[in-house]
Amino acid sequence: MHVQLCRSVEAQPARKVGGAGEHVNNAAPRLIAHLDMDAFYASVELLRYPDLRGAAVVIGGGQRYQPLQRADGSRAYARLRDYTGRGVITTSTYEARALGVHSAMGVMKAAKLAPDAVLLPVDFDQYRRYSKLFKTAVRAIAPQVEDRGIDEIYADLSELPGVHADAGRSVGLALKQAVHAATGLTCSVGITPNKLLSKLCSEFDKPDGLTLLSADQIPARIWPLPARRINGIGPKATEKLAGLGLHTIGDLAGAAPQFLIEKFGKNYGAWLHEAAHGRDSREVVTHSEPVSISRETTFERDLHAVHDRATLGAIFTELCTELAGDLASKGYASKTIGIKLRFQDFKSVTRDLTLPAHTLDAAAIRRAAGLCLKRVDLTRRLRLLGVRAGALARVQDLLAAQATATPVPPRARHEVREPRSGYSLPLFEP
DNA sequence: TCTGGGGTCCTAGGACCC
DNA sequence: TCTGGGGTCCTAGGACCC
Repeated sequence: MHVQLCRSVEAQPARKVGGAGEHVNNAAPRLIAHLDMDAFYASVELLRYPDLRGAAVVIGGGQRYQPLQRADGSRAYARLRDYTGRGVITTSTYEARALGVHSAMGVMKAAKLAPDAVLLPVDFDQYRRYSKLFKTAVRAIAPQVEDRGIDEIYADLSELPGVHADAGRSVGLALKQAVHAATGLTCSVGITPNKLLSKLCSEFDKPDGLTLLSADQIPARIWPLPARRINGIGPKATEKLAGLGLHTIGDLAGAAPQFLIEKFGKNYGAWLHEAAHGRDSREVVTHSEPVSISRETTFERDLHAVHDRATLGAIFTELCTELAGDLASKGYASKTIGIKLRFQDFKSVTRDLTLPAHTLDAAAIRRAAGLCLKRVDLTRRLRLLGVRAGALARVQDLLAAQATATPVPPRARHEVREPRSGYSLPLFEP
């Protein structure tokens, strides 16, 4: 097995205080909040379908199965047993979870456990709206916010006035109140000296929880937990740890660092040791640029490159068109186009190709992706096709560089290696 | 009737440059 | 001609997360 996940294990950095790059080693520990919305998608749906409150409800399975509005004002909902297809569950209410139905489970499998549970289609536009609402509410109180997806964030509370007086409790309560006022939804919050511990603690008292924890409580409250609960220890690492007799975070904390490094590699092994002791010096990152943008789709039935050539080709082109649209709407151009294929047996392969210049043109993306596809053996049936744009640059920056004739040094090697059929590059010729 | 879609980060080997 | 180390880029795969 191969587990190599790097985590920063550097010494605690000096904390930035004030502006002008002034660094001060503060005696007071940081106070970091992790805020996690409770059953987010399901809770958003309950706001518009309040008659479902208290019922086992799952969200997932694509766009079919919209609720039917009857003339008398009542609604008819699809049940899990009505579903056919390859969808998975994205969220379920706590009532559905009690029946064993969880995120990432196939809807068909969930239907066996809870055939009468209500099935609602996903509505990402709506979830994004509520996501903005709760994040705006949090930023009004604690401006140093790191986005961690649609339903959770970290916030650095360290510099907020008075926050250290009660270890963050009053700020935590204020955050929860503000989120509820803005959205009508509850969230769970963990407040501790770092992101790792806060992420663990936000789970402690779900839903609608608030958990504070200081470093001296780690042995009593963190060490009894399964190692799997640490963000960054997934199924593979959990299995390998279990094989070594390490099950809880405490087991991991008791293992010699040298032993973990031997078994898991230098980076991941050292990180496991640090994490088990509740040490984490990662900063709250308030701004980041995307690394890649992609589109992928799983077919309703597995397709064959020859037999279903026309269907596959149309889907391929559509994915490229959608990807080009995403790049344009977000203002990025890509220099590395890649594809992803998943076969009948669920094994995946990727291929990618670096272009001589950035592009966001659908036809250029389609051509590059087509060249990637030629490098794959297509005898097995496919269940998924995806297209990815990496090596992103902001269109604005590229245009500015072009206008000022900033030398964008093209490395000679690329030119030597560029014999193949010409990509037309509508934009950003170097 | 297994297993979505959109991401990040890490590793590792080979090419190529200095 | 041989030896070689460091650094970066490109590509492929995989673990993990929301």
